[in-house]
Amino acid sequence: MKMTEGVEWTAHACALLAALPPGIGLPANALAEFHALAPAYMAKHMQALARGGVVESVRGAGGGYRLARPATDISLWDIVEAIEGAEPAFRCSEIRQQGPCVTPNGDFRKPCEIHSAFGKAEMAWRAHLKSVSLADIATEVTRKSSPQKRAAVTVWLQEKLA
Amino acid sequence: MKMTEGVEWTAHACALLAALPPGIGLPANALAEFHALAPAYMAKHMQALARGGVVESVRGAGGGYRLARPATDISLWDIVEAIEGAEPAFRCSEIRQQGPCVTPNGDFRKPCEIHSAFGKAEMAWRAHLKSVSLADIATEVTRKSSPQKRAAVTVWLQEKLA
DNA sequence: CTATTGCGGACATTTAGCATCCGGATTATA
DNA sequence: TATAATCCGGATGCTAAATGTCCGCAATAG
Repeated sequence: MKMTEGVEWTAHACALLAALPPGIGLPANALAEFHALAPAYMAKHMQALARGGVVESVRGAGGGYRLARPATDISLWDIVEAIEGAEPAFRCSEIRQQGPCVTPNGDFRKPCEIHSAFGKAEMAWRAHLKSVSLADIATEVTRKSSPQKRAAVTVWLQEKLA
Repeated sequence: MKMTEGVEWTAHACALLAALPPGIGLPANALAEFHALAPAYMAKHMQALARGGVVESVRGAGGGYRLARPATDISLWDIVEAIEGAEPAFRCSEIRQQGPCVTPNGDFRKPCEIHSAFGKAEMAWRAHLKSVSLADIATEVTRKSSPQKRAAVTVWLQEKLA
């Protein structure tokens, strides 16, 4: 049960985009640089976010990525879904239908209890992720950071957006 | 975000053990045979369950595995923890502490917002798994299975427990 | 003593994640 | 129109983890 690093990378990248004025974006290179991450790999992940409809891409010089919707309408689940897909972590392979005691006619119309318990647990997990928006994250991060930090970010952004 | 097959295998095995009279167990071979699973690999997983305190092992002829506690006191989470460990799926690598805008003095005493959001989601997931006991599973499985199925299981068990 | 069974380690195979690079397409700007 | 910046998708290689087997050792019932 491990989540890929891509989720962490893109979540932080999106939090940064959410702190920008609406409609403004940054190229993948800058997003990687901000957290000192491998640029080529970050670019791959951003492409996945774009395919998933979380961000919009703008090609060509001066282009980059920006949020596809207001930050209040993008949840952490949207990011997980774009990077890792919507497949449940628990994959039921219906082993109850195998073995020496299976009865020929269907006992399997009813769902597998174990499958459904894990399914419900995962729905609870997703529900919590859906309840947290990028706006929530960005607001808290800004609120908790020191004035020095905020100043450093502002300077860096001005250089990148110039 | 994938769970290992071992969790599915052992969850079904434990559900079978939970349906047995208290104190009665089965060898790993039988547990594998019941769901037509690879015996050697199932044995590995059962050893992990034993290390995790979910089942007790009895060595030697006539031995095998039995639940370490009443089925009402064993949750699906106990099984996940024994097989996959208690590490969170989301691993925060604190990338917020990297990059051109980090301020020298600690902005990091406060927890990472993204980390804590994923942490809470995962707690919700675990809480649901903790709320489902093997007794719950076993009861439902038995209740929903046909008389033919129940009869087949009884016959098979009598052979294995002889 | 022997057959059965669990235990742990070594090992091989397969799959998934991590990471890079390249050629092609798009677009702003000089 | 030429150039540089940028995204896109595919190909590729490396590493780590999951999957699966096997063996020798220890314990135990008969």
